[in-house]
Amino acid sequence: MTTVRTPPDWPATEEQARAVQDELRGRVVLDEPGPPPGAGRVTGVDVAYDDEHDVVAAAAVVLDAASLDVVAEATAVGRISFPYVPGLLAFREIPTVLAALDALPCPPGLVVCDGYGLAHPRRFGLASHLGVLTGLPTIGVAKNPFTFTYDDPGLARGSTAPLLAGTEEVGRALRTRAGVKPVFVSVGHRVDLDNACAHTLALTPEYRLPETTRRADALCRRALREATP
DNA sequence: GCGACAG
DNA sequence: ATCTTGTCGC
Repeated sequence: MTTVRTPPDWPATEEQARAVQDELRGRVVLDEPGPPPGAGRVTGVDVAYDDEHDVVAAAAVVLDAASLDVVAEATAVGRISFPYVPGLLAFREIPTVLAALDALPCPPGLVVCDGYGLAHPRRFGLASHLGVLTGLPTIGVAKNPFTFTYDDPGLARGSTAPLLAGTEEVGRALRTRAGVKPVFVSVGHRVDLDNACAHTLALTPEYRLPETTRRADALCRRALREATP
């Protein structure tokens, strides 16, 4: 486990944070298909908080994309670097997530984030931000539709419906388990939407949420427990 | 102006 | 995100 400090140039206000998003947004790559599902490695990242002690813990868990076996994992702990503000989640999570990714003993391959990428008020959510900062292919898989709208997809696993910001498709509601609430998939960096959905399906053989985020969620909670007095 | 709002 | 017991089901 590694410890992190908030970077000295980290935005201190919401206005500064939005300006950073507006500047970095132009560096997102949307015209690559991304790695094929079921091959290579897939990494889940997630974060847990203890606002009481101002502590944040992040985890990165690398899975073999074919077997979904854990290949490597790393954690990082730090101070909370930004309050939770809808639309600015990345500034709360990224420093610690970057530290966890850096601590991995192997390349992460595709990174699956717990939240959104393109589906964001300024089209630059957590997954997009992490992708631009690392250069890695990233996608976002969220549990809630945020401010977006969608029609319920068919009940069968694999059914999808557009996730809409007005008439613009910013992601997809994807049914990963028959009859269970869908997850909300959006593109981060260097992956297209069809492929992002295909990866999400490959990562959900049994549960609604991807194995990557399930593993990372369990690990960051454990890291937080062990780091908190 | 008011409410809603990824995690 | 987090606060939180038991409970129903495989």
